[in-house]
Amino acid sequence: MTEKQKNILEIALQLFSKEGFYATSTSKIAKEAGVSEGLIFRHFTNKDGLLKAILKQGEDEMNTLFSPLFNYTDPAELLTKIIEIPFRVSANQHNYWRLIYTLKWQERAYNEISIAPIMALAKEAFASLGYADPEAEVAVLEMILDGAATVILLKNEPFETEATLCALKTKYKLD
Amino acid sequence: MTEKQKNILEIALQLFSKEGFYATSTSKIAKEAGVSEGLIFRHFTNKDGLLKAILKQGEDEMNTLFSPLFNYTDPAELLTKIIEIPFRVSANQHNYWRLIYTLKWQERAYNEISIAPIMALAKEAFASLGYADPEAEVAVLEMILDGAATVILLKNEPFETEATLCALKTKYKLD
Amino acid sequence: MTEKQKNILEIALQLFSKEGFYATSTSKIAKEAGVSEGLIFRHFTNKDGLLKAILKQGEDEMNTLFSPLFNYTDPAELLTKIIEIPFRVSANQHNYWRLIYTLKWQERAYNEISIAPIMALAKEAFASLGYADPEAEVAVLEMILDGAATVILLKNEPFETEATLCALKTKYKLD
Amino acid sequence: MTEKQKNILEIALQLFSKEGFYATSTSKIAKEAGVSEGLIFRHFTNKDGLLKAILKQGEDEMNTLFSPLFNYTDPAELLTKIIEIPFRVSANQHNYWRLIYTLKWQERAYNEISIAPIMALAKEAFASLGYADPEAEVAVLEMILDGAATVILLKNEPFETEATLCALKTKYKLD
DNA sequence: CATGAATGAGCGTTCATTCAT
DNA sequence: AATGAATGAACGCTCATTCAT
Repeated sequence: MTEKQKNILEIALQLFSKEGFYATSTSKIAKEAGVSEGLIFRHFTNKDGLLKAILKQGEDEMNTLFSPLFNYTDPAELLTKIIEIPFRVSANQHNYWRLIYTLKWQERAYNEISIAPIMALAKEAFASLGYADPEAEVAVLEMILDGAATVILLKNEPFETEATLCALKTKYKLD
Repeated sequence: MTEKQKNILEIALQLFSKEGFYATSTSKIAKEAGVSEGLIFRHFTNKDGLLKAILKQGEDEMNTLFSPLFNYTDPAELLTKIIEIPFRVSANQHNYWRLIYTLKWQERAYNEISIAPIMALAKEAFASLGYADPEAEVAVLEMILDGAATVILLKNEPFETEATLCALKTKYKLD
Repeated sequence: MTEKQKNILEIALQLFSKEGFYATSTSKIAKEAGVSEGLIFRHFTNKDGLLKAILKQGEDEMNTLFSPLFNYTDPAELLTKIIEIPFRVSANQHNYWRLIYTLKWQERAYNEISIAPIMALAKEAFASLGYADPEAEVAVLEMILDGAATVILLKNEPFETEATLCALKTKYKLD
Repeated sequence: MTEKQKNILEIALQLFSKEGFYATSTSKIAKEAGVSEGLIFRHFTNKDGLLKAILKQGEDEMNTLFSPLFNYTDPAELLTKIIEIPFRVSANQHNYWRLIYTLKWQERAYNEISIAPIMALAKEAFASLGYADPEAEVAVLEMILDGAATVILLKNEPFETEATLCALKTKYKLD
């Protein structure tokens, strides 16, 4: 991957996540990335190919980020780590997450990074902690993760991460 | 507002929320609404004006929907009602909500319906219920509302509304 | 059909026949026809639609031109008229014919104006005039028609129509 | 001329004649010829230069093919040979001929292989055979050659070469 | 109020061509 | 001699917008 290719990918992620896939023209990407428009198509075939390349890259990063979750044996610790996910996403992955959610809301078909295996883990954890309806708990947990992502990624003002996280953990008796 | 104007608004909301603002052409709106393309511009100036009119209409509906919340005196009852909001949104308002969230993620400038007054109520309620950090509780509540909206509006499979809501209320000792 | 539509059709026929379908850009057609490029697509859907409209128009003209051939009873007279076809095509139909041949050589799929029924007539005429192999005669006749069209439509210098036609008729003892 | 140069020329002729000059991209030629795109431009300057090289090559082949015609002394024999030209063109020269005719119809400027000297021979032959208007006979002959080329190069169905040729020769009393 | 012909800027994409290596 | 990354102009086409009627 040449320097210019990386540049295109980075700028495109930035723009797609900020202004949306449709609202971002390939000409704008090219201009901001300092390359000719043709180069985008030479490297990524078409605009959709560019999107796919971006998603692939982000997915890979996510997978390495999530893989440690499969090693926890203590259910409380596991749940803590899961709840912390959106709060601990590093700033330079925010663009990728924003893009994912933008696409989700635009109902564009894309391979959603599967959070399902992690939710399966969570369900077991809820069960072993004696929750009455682990299925419903998983639904609530997914909501909280989506909601946290929404608030964290869209909030303009700085955000009281730790206090919020603390209030959240209390609800699961994890503090 | 003439019949045709109402028709345009309804069809446009439908299309914007289903296919996205950018992906919906004014010509398609005109065709499906059974009016000439020019009429859209006579009534709403431009495509953005059409969007604004839709948002205004939806905001008004939301305000009438939310106004009863200001009458509750029992804090637990109030919180219950707030939490129930996204779960009780009627199906014919889903399009409006979907549109709002899509625009939100695209960081399009628009007058967001202000949920702030309701959150102010919630803060008082948390305080009077003896929560340690009402500010943080409000942040968590907003997350839950956003998360619930996300899951409810985007879920493809049918959704266990009551079980989820029940699990949620338990966390606030509201059942 | 508005004035502008006719104009587009006429200019496009001119350019397609002179420079070829591929080599003629829609922007050039628009410029020379004095209309906006968008108008071409509004009226004819796409570049292929424009071509089809042109071919349809020409085909209709050809059909009215050819229909009298079906009324001749004298075989010699019929053959004379058939041979004369390319020599008598009026100058303002030359563009259409040139286009047809250009497309033929580019192997673009299009509904070729069917000369088959006329060749069927010719075959009978050859038979009734006692030709040994009417099938082969029809093949030769088609060649001559194609060849005449080629020479007439592509020759730059003025062309001795009558003398050539006379020499041709002699070969069929039609003078 | 290196192996790669020859390869480029051969592939380009194939593609130009099959899909047309405009519809054939230099990148496709490069890919199918197994060379880099840059090499085409190093050797032939530009796409037109490539076309010119192809035409030059074909012209040379044609000249060596036609040169024996200048040795016939018997006018009837000469005419026979001329008429037979398009019928006897070997299949591996069809691509070149098809290309020539396609370009002709697109009125692209190129050095047409001059058939004039051969027609001059034919004129003398017609004169010495006592034809009334040798000039007109030459015109008819050119038509027949063009027509034969058209039919032979464009016909999809198999073609009754010998029967057609026989019917043709009869018209000139050459059988 | 309403139409629909017309516009023109911008889109995603292709492709002949250049040039550093 | 040969490569392949890179360019930029042009292409077919879409669409928000204007305007005469």
